[in-house]
Amino acid sequence: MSNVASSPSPPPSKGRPRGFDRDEALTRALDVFWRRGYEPASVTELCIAMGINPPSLYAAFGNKAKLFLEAVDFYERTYWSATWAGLEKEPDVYRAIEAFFKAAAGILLSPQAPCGCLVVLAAINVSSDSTEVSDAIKSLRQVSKRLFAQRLKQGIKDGQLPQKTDVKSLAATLSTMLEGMSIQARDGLVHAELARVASHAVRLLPPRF
Amino acid sequence: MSNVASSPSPPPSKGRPRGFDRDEALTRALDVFWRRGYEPASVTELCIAMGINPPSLYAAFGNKAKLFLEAVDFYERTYWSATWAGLEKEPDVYRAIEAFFKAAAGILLSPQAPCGCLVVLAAINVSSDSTEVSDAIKSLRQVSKRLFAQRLKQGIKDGQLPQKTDVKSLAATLSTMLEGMSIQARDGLVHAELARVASHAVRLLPPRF
DNA sequence: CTTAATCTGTAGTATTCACTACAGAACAAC
DNA sequence: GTTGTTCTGTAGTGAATACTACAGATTAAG
Repeated sequence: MSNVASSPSPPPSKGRPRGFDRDEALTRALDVFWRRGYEPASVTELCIAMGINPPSLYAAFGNKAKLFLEAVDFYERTYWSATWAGLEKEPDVYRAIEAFFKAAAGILLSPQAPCGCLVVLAAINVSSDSTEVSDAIKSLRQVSKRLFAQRLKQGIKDGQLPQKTDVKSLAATLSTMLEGMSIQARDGLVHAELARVASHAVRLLPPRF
Repeated sequence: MSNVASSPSPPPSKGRPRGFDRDEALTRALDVFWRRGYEPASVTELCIAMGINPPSLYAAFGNKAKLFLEAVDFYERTYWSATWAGLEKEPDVYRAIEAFFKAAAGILLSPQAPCGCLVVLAAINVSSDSTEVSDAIKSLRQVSKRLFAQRLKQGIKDGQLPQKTDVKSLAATLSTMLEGMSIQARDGLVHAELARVASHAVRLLPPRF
């Protein structure tokens, strides 16, 4: 589900042109999914937020699941990709992790929707006929773990972390912190509090040596 | 919602006696809620698991929400209360935290339902007419934070942690780890992996001094 | 213009949801 | 036995769900 056109796309269409901005509608949908979660966000509510009627939604996005997955893709690109890129750019692994978690606290309490991470929370507890969606989102969560692991390996290569560092479990631990922060965000922590929590994450790394 | 009779209760009833064991039915319901979450667990599915019909469920437990809250109460008493008590019993704060998280890994991957914590996950993403339930569960999550804070304060009093320890944010951080572990559990980590993650939690404490 | 193609609004579809009306069954008290 | 009370199974309630049939509207192409 990475085949996202992400139009400025002037589609050289033949029939009646679409009466709404597809991207703007997508961001409206994202807002609803973000605050409510995948299943509690009803198509009716989505349509109202998007300013369209069901047939337009289905014509443009296929169905609710595809709309959601596209919203998730949009979300990741808009909110997270720069932050993940920063993790690789900063040469010192300790500062990289520190900065990443600080930025994460900001995203999770983004004024747009201060409700934690869409990927972590929105597809938890879905009914059995939405397993496709929850599986897709689960695999996105695995990506974070891989990215952490990759950065830690680089830290070892750079001589900043001990050779014997257990990369796999440490990466899983950092993911655990990141995902836990989503629940804290949803439970109403204010930014200063969540930022202080985030500042503890770097202590999970082996002490500087 | 702590008014739980927790019967061996021989009710000195007048009319037709109940045809099923209330506590056993409750544990069956717990299983369903634990695996599926509050809203995806349909009353139909609950009834099948409990071996009863809807009128019996409603007569015995009131409604779905009350059944869930009672199941949560039962869950906490059965799976967590001893572990939280252990946190206070162990005199060394480092060992206490270490043992707590190790035990937590076991509970979150309990063979009964290796799906993370009911309190953390089951009432995430509920529709707007179940806010009562999700608010009740949210307040249960706050209890963990308070218990961690209490234990850390004791550690300061015992001279094991620095006076200047930021108890509030450190307790929030430990909660964050604990809650994140639920998502890891649901994402399929095996026990050895989750236990290794858990073993990192103690590093969040200030280094021994 | 006509024709073909696409989109839009109205008004539905069938299905599932939590929950319950009702009548009969099973008990205690009398 | 009768009466009163509580539970149980059948069979349903109205409401909400995701999704769509269809006809009219709006465009490009010929």
